Amino acid sequence: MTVLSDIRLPVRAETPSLVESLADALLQPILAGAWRPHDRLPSEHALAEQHHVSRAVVREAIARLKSDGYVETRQGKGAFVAAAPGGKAFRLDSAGDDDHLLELRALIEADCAALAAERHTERDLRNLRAAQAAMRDAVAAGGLGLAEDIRFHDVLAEAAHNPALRRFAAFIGRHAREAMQLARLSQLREQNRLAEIEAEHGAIIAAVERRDPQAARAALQNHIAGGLRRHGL
Amino acid sequence: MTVLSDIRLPVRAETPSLVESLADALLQPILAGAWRPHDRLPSEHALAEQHHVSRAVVREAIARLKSDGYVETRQGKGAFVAAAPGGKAFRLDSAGDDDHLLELRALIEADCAALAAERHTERDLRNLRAAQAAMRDAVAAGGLGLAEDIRFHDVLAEAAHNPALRRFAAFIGRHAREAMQLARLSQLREQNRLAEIEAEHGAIIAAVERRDPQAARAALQNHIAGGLRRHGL
DNA sequence: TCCAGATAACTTGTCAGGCAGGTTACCGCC
DNA sequence: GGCGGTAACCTGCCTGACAAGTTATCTGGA
Repeated sequence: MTVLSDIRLPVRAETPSLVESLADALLQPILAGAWRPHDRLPSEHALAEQHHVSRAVVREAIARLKSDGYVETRQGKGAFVAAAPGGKAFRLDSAGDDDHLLELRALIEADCAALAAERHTERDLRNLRAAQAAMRDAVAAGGLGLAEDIRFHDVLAEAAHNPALRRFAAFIGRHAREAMQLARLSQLREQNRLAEIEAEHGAIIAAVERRDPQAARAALQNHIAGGLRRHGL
Repeated sequence: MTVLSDIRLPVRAETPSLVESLADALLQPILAGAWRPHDRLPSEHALAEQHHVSRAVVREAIARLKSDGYVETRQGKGAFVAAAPGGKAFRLDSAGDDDHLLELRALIEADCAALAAERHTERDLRNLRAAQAAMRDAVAAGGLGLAEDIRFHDVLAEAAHNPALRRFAAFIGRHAREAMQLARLSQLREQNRLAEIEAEHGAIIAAVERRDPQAARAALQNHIAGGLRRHGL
C-alpha cells in the first residue's frame, strides 16, 4: 500500500554541480540556434579555460550532451553540433507548462484506451479487472491506492499491445502525476472522491470490453478530466 | 532543396567507447531489476577496478546514467539507483521493433491533426497551405521535397497549440523517418507517387479547415498508412 | 556501563598533468 | 606545381592527488 510518506516531495533545490551548470551553458547556444548543426564547438581545453573549470568537468558536460544527441565528437577533429540536435532523448523538464503536459498525457492514454479496445485479449481484460479490484481493496483498507492506480493505467497501456506506446505512457504518466502535486492526494479521501475514480475506471473497462475505441477514448478523456477537477486544476 | 546526398546513411558502426560500453553495462542490471531503486551502486573506485578502466571513465558513464535519471549520486554517500529509474529522459534506440515506432508516430500525429482541427487559427491555416505549396514547388523543381514534408508535419503539430505535443511529434517523427529507410525515397519519384502525398496532405488541410477532429485524425492515419505502403512496409 | 565527541575511513567532486591515437595544415624538398 | 614529412592541434584515456561530505569506530570521561 502506498502511504503519503512514500511520496517524494521536491524539497531539495540543491546547488547544481559544475558539470550540470556547464552542460546547461553549452546547451543554451545550441537550443537558441547560435551554434548551428555541424558547427564545431570550442576545444575541451578552450572551454575549460573559458569557464574556469578542469578538462574533466568539460568532458563530463560534453558527454551528457552527446548522450542526448546534441553534439557528436570525433577523435582528432573536435566536437560538433549534431545534425539533428536532441534526437536521441526526449525530455520534459524544460517544458514549464503543466497544462500542456497533462493534455499530452490525456492524448496518449486515450490512444492506449482506443487501441486496447481493438486489440485486448481475455488475459488483458482479466488483468484490468484485477487491477481495479486491487485498487478497491487498497481503498477499503484505508489507503489511497496510488500504486494500484498507476498499475491500472499500465495494464491498460499493456492491452494496447505496443511496447513503445506503453513505455511512453509510463514516462509521461510519471511526469503528469508529479505535476499534479501528489501531496494533495490526501484531499481525495476527505472529499470521498475515490469512488469517482473507480467508476471512471469501470467505464473504461466496459468500453474496452465492448471493443469500442471511440467510447474507450472518450471514457479515458473523461477520467483524466475528472482527475484534473479533483485536483483543482 | 533536399537531395539524396544530404541523407545520412547509418554507415558507421563505430567501436563504442569505453564510456558507452560501461554505461550500458551498468544500465543492464537496473533495467533487469537486479539493482532495485534505492540500492547503492559499487563505488567509483570499485567499478574502475572491476571493469579495468580509470575512474574518469566510470565517472562519465555514471554521469550519463544520472542525466537519464537512472541513478542519483550524493557526495560522501555514493551512487544509488533512482526511485523512478529512467524518469528524466525517454529514448527509442532500444525499441527494436519499427512497426510499433511507426504506429506510435501515427497516433501522435493523428492527435495533432485532431487538435489542430479544433484550435487552428487563420495563421495556422495559411502556414499549412504555404508548407504544402513549398513542397509542390520542390517536387516541381525535381526534388523529393523531404525537408518540405517535414516542415508540413511540424506546421500541423504547431496548429495543435501544445508545445509539448509538438516537440514529441518532432522527436518521434525523426526516428520514424530513419526507420523507414529514407534511402529508398528515390523510388518515390520513379513511381510517381509524390502526387499521392500532396493529395493526402490536402485532405488533412481540408479536414482541419472544416474543424472536424475525427476526419482530421482519419486523414492523417490514411496519410501515414500511405507512407508505409509507399515504402513497402 | 553508557554516552559523547574526536577521528579514521570511506564516499563523490574537482583538479592537474600526461600519453596515445587520429586529423589537419603547413613547410620544405623534389 | 606536386608531394611527403612533420608539427600542432584535437579527443580518448590514464594516474595521482586534494577537497568536502558521510559514517562507523574508538576513546575518554562521567
